[in-house]
Amino acid sequence: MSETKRPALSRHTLIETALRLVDQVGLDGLTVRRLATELGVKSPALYWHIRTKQELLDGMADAIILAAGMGPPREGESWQDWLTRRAHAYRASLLAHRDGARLVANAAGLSPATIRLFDEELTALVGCGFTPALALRTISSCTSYINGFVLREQAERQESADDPSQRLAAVAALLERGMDATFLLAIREGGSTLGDEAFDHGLRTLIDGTATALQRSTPH
Amino acid sequence: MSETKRPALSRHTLIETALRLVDQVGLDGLTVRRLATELGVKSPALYWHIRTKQELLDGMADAIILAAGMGPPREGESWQDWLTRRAHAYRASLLAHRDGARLVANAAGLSPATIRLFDEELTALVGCGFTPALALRTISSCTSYINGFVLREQAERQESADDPSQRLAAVAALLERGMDATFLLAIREGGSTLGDEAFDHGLRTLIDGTATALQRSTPH
DNA sequence: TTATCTCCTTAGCAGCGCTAAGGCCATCAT
DNA sequence: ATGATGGCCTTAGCGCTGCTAAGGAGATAA
Repeated sequence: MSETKRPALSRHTLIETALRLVDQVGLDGLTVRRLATELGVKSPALYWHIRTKQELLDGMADAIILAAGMGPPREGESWQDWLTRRAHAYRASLLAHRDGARLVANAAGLSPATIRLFDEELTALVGCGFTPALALRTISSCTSYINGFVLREQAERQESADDPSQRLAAVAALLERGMDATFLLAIREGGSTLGDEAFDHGLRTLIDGTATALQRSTPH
Repeated sequence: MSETKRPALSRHTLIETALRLVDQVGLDGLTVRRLATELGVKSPALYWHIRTKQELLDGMADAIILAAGMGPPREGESWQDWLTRRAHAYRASLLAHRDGARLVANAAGLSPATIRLFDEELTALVGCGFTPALALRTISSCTSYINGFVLREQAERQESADDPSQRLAAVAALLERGMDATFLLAIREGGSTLGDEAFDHGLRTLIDGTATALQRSTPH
């Protein structure tokens, strides 16, 4: 009697709650039972709204991608600026949730809405002088890079949360062997392999290379 | 009596057998019990040689990376040729085992041997005129790209093994909506997002961009 | 012969994704 | 008003997982 009646669950509620939960417990700690408890319900209840746990994970991945708010370039925006902005938005969206990159990388398929957005982006690139094939490969390469980058970024983050001294220990082992350890030198020089600056460097490299490819495909 | 006595297990045997097993059953099908059966032993026996399953997975990932046979460039090899050869070897090594990219992406840390190789590569790049920081970021960007690429490649492969018509269905949905579907156009034009050609395109883009960055850092 | 160390076994715990069967409750046709 | 229907949840439990505790067989060393 004292309990106010819980509003009915929905696929959308499951996904949103799961995304909130994964920030607390991580992807490995996200179980169907745990999510059910969070929703004030027993675990089999969830299977009325989703068929399998994988379907839930796919939904979470799609929500992350959609939350990036990507899409075709703005008025008067060069393709370089647009690709950069798009990449930043996508990475931010992956970083917005713990294990976000793993979630997206392991997802099976994307929703029609996401695919449609993707197609609009290709069309926009073609409008900038890209051939359709070059547009596809450009977006595809950027996606591969971003996924790979954030994947390592988040893996390292969790790793150092477990044992903060581990990374330095590996470098120290190098030093003890008497090697010159260019690696250490590079880090001293300000070149971490993680974080915004490293990401931007790789992204800029990719875009510079794309400019070269674009010139090759349309000589004049 | 008729059973010849099995030679004792070892960490190395476990890893090698696990790599053979994962090709048959996939990463999700690789369980400690299954591996134990494959080795003619009961499952707790494995825990004499490894502490956790994760340690086994890390060992498998390290074996995959080491099998690529990377290392500093050959005599008279340009850094472009070397980076290309290195990337191909790495990708081939990931593709050599089912779920190889997932295995490497989820691995916690690398062995000292792998880190040492990595440092040698950095030193070689510095010998080519790179600053230590640029060398680190170049290798790092390439690694992110390759990991991300092969990850999608192998995910898609497994997905289409489950349901061969799924990919085309998504594209067909686009067409039914009456969109121009640049995506379809791009694929017709020969631009798949998977396979050797797509990989080489992205790699070349990355290397072209690196050449630009190298010029910027050493103007003359 | 006795003690020790290595490598494996048997037994079992807590937790996982998921299913079968049934109950409660609102809606709707009679 | 009553009986039927269907949506949404519960209880019970299956077969599996990674992993641990405790002990036993066999080689080696004292």
